[in-house]
Amino acid sequence: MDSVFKALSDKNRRDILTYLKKRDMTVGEIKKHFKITGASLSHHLDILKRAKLVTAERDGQFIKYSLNVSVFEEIMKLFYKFFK
Amino acid sequence: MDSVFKALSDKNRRDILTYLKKRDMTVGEIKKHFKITGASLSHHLDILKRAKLVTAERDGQFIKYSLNVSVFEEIMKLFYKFFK
DNA sequence: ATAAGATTTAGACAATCATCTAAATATCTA
DNA sequence: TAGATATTTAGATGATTGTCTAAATCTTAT
Repeated sequence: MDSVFKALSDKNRRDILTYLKKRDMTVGEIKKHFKITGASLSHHLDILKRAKLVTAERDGQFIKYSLNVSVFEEIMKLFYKFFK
Repeated sequence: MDSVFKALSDKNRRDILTYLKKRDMTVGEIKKHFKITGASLSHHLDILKRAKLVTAERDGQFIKYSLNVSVFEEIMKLFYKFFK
């Protein structure tokens, strides 16, 4: 749970999640929306992946990132419990 | 919104909120549950206050901290919107 | 096989952060 | 008023973090 809150504490990472909410995207597609280097983006994606907020799957030359919906629902429940 | 996520990214601060969920508490009462110094605790309370997650009110010699319920509801909505 | 493109890994750096000790401020009690 | 208790502020320190450049890895196309 700590890794989730940590992951959400950065604006760039929250924005990445917002983009992925709309559709799956490759790193390159995500990158277009940010003005950080690929290395930095990769680092953020790694943190999101470790928090299980996203999943990654290689698609040929590209790597496609997706929201991990089931974990999102789990988190939503925990948030509700935490705040209610 | 950034200050809220930042505030929630620390375990000690989340624990403080959990205690305050049960009842209002003075700094000293909160302090009993943690093994950090009063100065550190004060710093965490300041971060929670700035994120508007708690309010503080002096009660004589003591200062009583409370959950800021209305802001919590606001945040809950934003979370829902964010995750849905 | 070689080159080009996509992404990650390694290593470095400055900024932020959680924590501490010591000192300051505020309130209560004798 | 003086001393005791509660809390915050100031300043320092080591750890963590977000970012970068350079190099490595993996895949596709020529």
